[in-house]
Amino acid sequence: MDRIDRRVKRTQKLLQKALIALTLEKGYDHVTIRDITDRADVGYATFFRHYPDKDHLLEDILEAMKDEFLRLLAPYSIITDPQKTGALIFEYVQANQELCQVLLNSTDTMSVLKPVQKIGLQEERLIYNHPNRSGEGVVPKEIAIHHLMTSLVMLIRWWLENDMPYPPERMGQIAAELIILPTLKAMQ
Amino acid sequence: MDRIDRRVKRTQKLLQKALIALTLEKGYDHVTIRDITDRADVGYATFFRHYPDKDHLLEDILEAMKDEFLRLLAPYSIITDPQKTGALIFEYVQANQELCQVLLNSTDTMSVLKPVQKIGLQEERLIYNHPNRSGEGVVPKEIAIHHLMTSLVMLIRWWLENDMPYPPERMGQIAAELIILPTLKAMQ
DNA sequence: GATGATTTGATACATAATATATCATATTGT
DNA sequence: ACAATATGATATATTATGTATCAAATCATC
Repeated sequence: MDRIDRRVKRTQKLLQKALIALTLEKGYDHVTIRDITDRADVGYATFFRHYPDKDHLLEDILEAMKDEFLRLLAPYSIITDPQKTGALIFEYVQANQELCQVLLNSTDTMSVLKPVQKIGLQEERLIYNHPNRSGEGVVPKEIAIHHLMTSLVMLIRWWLENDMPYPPERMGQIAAELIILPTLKAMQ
Repeated sequence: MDRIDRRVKRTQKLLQKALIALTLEKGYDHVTIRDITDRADVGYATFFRHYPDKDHLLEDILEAMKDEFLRLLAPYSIITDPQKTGALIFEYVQANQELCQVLLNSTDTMSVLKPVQKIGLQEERLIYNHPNRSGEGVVPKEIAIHHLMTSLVMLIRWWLENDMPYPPERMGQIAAELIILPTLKAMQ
C-alpha cells in the first residue's frame, strides 16, 4: 500500500548523492539541475518529477540527516551532560564531514537553522527544569534556545571551515563552556 | 583626478535603493536585474557597467553600512562597557531597520559575517587584555572571537525577524549576559 | 510468469534571465 | 566650448528553468 517504488527511491538517492558531490566541487550556487541529472545519470525532466527545485532536494537531504542525528543523540541530553553531548555532536560531524560541509556551507545555511530550532524546542522542557538553570538571568527563554542552537551550528561551521584543528572531545568542552553552560545560567 | 563622475554616483545610489526596496518586497533571491534597473529607472545594460552581478551590488551596500556603523561605535568598546555598546548596536539596527533586514536576511547572510569577523579581529588586542578575562578558560582566542561576532549577528537577526519585541537597552543587556561576558570569561 | 499501473528517458518547446555589443545622445570635468 | 565619459535603447547570444508528450522499461501484485 504505502510502500515506495524502488525506482523512486533509487532516483532520489542518485540525485542526492549527485548534489552533494557537485556542491563540494563547485559550490551549491553553481550547480545546475542539468549538472545534477547528468551526474546522477538520470533524465533531465525526471528531476522535476521528484523536486520542484534544487532547494527542495537539499531539504530532503537535510531531513534524512536530522533523523539519523537525533537517533544518535537520543540516549543523552545536551543539558544533563553538555561536554559528552558536545563531543558526540562533533564526532558525528567528523564522521559525516562532506555531508555536513554541504549542508552548512550551501548558501542556504539559514534554512538549516530552522529544523535545528525545532530540535531545540523539543528539549525546551528539559532545559527549563534543569538544576544548572539559576532562574535569575535576564534572558527570555525563546532567545536562550535560539542562541543555544544557532551558536552550536556556527561553531560547527567554524570547525569545518578551519579543517577541524581540535579533536571532538575538546570541541565538546568548548561548546559547553562557551555556549551551553552560559546559556543555562542566563536563562530567565 | 580621483573624483567620481556625478553620473556614476547617482546611478549606483539608484541601484542600491532599488535593490533594498525590492528585496523587502519580494526577497533577495526573487529580485532580477531587470527589476532593479526598471525600479531605478536606468538602462538594463547600465547595471553591468557598475556591478558584475547582484551580489556585488549587495556587497557595496554592506560596505557603506559597515563604515557608518564603525564610526558610530568608535567612541565605545564592546569590552569596556558591554551593555552600553550592545544597546547602541540595537539602537542602530532599529534606526536602520529596513537596511539591516535586507543585509541579514538576504540568502547571502553568511557573506555579511566576513566583514563582521574583521571588526572582531580589530578589537582582538583590546579583548585579550581586558580584566574581565580570567585566562583560565579552555576556549582558544580565535574561536572566542568568532563566537562573539557571529552570535551577535544571529541575535540581531532573531530580534528583527520577531519584530523587535524588546527595547534596545534590554537587548544590549541580554547580549552582554548571554554572549559578551561569557565569552570573555571562557577565553584562554 | 502475465498484466495493469507507474516511472523513466528522450525529445521538443516555451519562457525567463543573464551577459555582451553597438551606436547615437546626453552629461560631465576642465 | 570641447574632449572624455556615461547613458539609453536595441539587438543578439547564451544559459537555465520548467512543461508536455510518448514509447520503453520497470514495478507491484496476483
